[in-house]
Amino acid sequence: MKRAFFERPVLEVARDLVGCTVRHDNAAGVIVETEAYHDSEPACHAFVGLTPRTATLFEPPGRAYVYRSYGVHAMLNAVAEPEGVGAAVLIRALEPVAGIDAMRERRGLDRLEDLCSGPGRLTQALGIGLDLNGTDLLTGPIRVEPRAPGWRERVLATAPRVGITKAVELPWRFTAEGSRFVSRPRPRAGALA
DNA sequence: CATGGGATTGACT
DNA sequence: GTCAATCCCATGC
Repeated sequence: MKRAFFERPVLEVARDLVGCTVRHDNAAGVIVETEAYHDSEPACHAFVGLTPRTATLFEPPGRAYVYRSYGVHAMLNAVAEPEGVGAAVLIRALEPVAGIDAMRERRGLDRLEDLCSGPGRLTQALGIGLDLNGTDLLTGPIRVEPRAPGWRERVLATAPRVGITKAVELPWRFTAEGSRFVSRPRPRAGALA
C-alpha cells in the first residue's frame, strides 16, 4: 500500500479499501465493509476539533486511529486525507483469510461469519487493542495490503452509516454486495456505488 | 469536579 | 425485540 492511497478524499479511500487486506499478529482478513468520517460533518469525532481524543485523526494519512467504543470495544480506523484534515475510514467487517484458529480462540466462537462481522468483533479477532492507536498502517504492527486480483470487479453497495445519531442521512457506508461477512444491519440490495 | 453520551455486542424475554 | 456492560473524554458549572 502506498502513502498516497490514504492521502485522498476519504470517500474514495473508503470505497477503495473494500477488497484490501488487514493483517495483524498472524491473522488477516479482506475488508468487506467500511464507513467514511470527515471533520466537516457532526458524526465524526474530529468535528469538535483537535482534542486529546481526536489528535490521531489530524495526523498524517495511513495511520491507525483506534478508540474505545461504549467503554468496551476497540474500533479500527485508517486515517485519510492530508495531515491537518480530521478524516478516517472505519473498518467495519472482514472476511477471514488467515489465522482463523487464532481468531476463533480470541473470539471464543467457531462460526466463520461471527469472527469479524462487526467493528468491535474484528479488532478482537485480530488482537488489535487501544495501544496501537497512532501506529502506521504501512510499516507498523497492523498492515493494510492492496486488493488481490479479482476484487476490482466486486460490486459495492452504499448505505447510511450504522449506530450514529448525527448526519444520519449521508450514505457513507460501503459494503461488498452479497458478502455474508458484512455486519448487521445488512443493507438492502439496489443502492449501488 | 460532575455528568452524559457514545462509530457495539451478546445475553436474555 | 429489549437492555445492560463499561470507561474515556468533552462539556458545563
